[in-house]
Amino acid sequence: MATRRRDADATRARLLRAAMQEFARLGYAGARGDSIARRAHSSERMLYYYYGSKDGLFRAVLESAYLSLQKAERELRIDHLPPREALDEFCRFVWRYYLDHPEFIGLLNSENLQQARHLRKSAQLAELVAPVITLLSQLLARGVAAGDFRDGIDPVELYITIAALGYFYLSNQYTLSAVLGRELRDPQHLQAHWQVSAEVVRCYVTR
Amino acid sequence: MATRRRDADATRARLLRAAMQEFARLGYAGARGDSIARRAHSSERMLYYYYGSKDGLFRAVLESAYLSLQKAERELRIDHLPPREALDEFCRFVWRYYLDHPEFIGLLNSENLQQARHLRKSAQLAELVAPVITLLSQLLARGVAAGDFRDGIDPVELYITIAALGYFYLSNQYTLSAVLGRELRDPQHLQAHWQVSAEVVRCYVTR
Amino acid sequence: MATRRRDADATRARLLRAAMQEFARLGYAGARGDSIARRAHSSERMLYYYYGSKDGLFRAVLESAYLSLQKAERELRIDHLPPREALDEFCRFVWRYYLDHPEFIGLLNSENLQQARHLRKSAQLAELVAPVITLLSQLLARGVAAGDFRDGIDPVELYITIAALGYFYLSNQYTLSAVLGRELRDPQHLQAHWQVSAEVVRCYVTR
Amino acid sequence: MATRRRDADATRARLLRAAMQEFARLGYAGARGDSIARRAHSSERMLYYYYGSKDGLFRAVLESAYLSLQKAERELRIDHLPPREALDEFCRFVWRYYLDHPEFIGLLNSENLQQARHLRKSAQLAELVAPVITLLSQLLARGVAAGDFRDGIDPVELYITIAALGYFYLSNQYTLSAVLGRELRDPQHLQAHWQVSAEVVRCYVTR
DNA sequence: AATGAATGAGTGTTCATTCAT
DNA sequence: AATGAATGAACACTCATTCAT
Repeated sequence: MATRRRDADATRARLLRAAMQEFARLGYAGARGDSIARRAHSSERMLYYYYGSKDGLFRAVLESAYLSLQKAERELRIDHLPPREALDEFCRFVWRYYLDHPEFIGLLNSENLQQARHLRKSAQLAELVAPVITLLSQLLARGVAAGDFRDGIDPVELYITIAALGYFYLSNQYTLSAVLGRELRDPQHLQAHWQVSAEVVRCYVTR
Repeated sequence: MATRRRDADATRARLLRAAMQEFARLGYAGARGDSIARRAHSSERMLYYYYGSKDGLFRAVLESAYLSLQKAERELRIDHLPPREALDEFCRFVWRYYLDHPEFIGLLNSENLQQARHLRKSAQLAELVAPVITLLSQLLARGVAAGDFRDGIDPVELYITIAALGYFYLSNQYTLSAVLGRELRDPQHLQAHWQVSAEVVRCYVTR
Repeated sequence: MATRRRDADATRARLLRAAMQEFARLGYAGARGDSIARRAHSSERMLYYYYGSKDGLFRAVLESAYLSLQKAERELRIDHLPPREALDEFCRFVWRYYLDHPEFIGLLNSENLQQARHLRKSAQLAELVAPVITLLSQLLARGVAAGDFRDGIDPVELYITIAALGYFYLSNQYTLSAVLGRELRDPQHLQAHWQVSAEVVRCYVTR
Repeated sequence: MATRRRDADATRARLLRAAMQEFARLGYAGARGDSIARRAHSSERMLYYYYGSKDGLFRAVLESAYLSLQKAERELRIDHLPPREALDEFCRFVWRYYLDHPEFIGLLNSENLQQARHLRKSAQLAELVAPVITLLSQLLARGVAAGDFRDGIDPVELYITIAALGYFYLSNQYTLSAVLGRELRDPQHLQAHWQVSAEVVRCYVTR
């Protein structure tokens, strides 16, 4: 029983991981069931056995991706740092997360192409980012109190700004590289961009 | 004869426009030939007659989209304005362009999902954004000379920053709205974002 | 132990009943194992556990249906009635049986579409209707002896005639209603048909 | 063009004929697209090219079957015969039609299993049998006027009676043969049944 | 006695594309 | 210049059934 159980879970997990890679690389419409199954060393049949449909599989992948992000956000500790350093740390965290999770970006690209139709259906994913907004709120308040940050900054807009600077660079690196004639994925440019981003946010927030 | 020629051109144009809408909304993989043909009041056969393949059609659409952007960029006049105002005007231009051309964002999303495979094949699209980088370069130089802007800012990174703030907000509005619990497409939030973006850039560039 | 046994029997019975409904409504080919299992509040696995295969299940259903009919036929008492009344009563019995057992008609329709392949395999169903033919034989003899019925009527053909008039009306009511523009299932038409049928048989048999 | 056109029509026709055989033998649910295509020496793809869906194909088959029946009914000439002979001729016609068109019976069996869902959707098949009812109406009137037939017979019920006697015998011959222990398809029994049927109708109608 | 996990072979349908005029 | 006919390969998904405990 235990073995069976573990095998089942393992199969489920392999399918989910394979699906995440495939969806991230090819988008929802471009991904193929049999390719996912093969990649997971399972069968297309099992995919439907566990996830019911392509939509169901995509939703499961999306939920898993968001849950991972949320977990990482929860583990982020910045409240013990001085405001300026905390802000830097937060920016670094967001940037690194995108950098280390390229599938996340591919997934979101595809989901936004479809106007978030899966996300909106997922009960599990209601109020997910709230924690990170709260975190930024508190950070801003601390910074203002310390005289470091200027007043009146909207934490949601601040979050969008930070996310935009990292996400866009990575998500659009292919067309940008072609069109700007600069290989954005080269380490020195990655490094440079991260520094510029941090500086941009710093300039905006600090007085 | 001339009429026949005109009809042919009209059909080509209708197909291209229909394809742009379809590709932008559904991505390359999600778009369907017969749906494009129907939307263009033409036939799938004509599509292949004029554009050879789905890839060829997508490339044509992409080229057309970039050409439109380039045209708009060329028509942008900011060299007569004082540096600070010119920068604001540039930011406004980028933001408005994305806002007024949602298909452009859909197209780029899909193309980046595919790692720019069409763009890289298109001879026509080499050195496309160069003009806008030159423009920013000159603007930065003018601003530094006038004592308004700080020195050492990379025009490419500045362009990416400005583009990121507008593009990400619009491209990811669907997942962000779901996850932040804020309807990003509402006029007041669009307005607020544009102002924050301009302020972010201003803070970064001016000394 | 006894309880367990009873549960098992109950599950078997629920599966059989669900299968009968499903097969009758959708035919053999159209019926789905999982739908039957769900309808029986059991699992597809149990279905195979108890009945071995879809064919086995259909055969069981068919046997059950014929056994029910046979039982009803055995309980039919007409030998104490005068011949004419007995004939009427027999017609009434056949008509009512079809009317009260629509699944029986659906089942037979499907089985005949398949040229009775299940029925021919079922050992249990050999010489099943014999009793009813015997019954008619005796009735005819009595009627002839009494001077009520004409001589030389084949009991098998008489049975087919009586069955045809009821079965066809009900089994083909859907296409007939569409094509004749008369709702055959309406009570007044059902009633009228039963009277016509009885009259048709009476005219044929009596001298 | 003409050749192409003729080929297209030929392909359509081959598919339709193959489908009719397959649907009649296996029912709607049991019929397989690829089997139909193979039987028509065409491809499954062409089937969808011409008929859109399995439902569309079935509907086309059904329409074709009813149209054939209607054509045959229109060609039936009985108004020049004396009433009794005309009635006999009509019975003979119905019986022969069923006998010569076993696919018609298979098709109707399947369609009735599905409660005529295709028939009800078909605009083309509204008021189809009307002519035959009119024919019977006139015949009954003639017979009554001639003093041959009794009064008050409903032509619709008469039609159902005649149809039932032929249809049921052929449609249910498989289960009946198994259960009655008589091979109904044997020529002598077919012949006998036809005579009994005609006699049954005659007895009912004539005074 | 009972059942969750697994599966090979289809199932209806659609895909992008080419043939032949 | 333009188009109806045709197609092979794939598509998401389901079928009846068996394995292994």
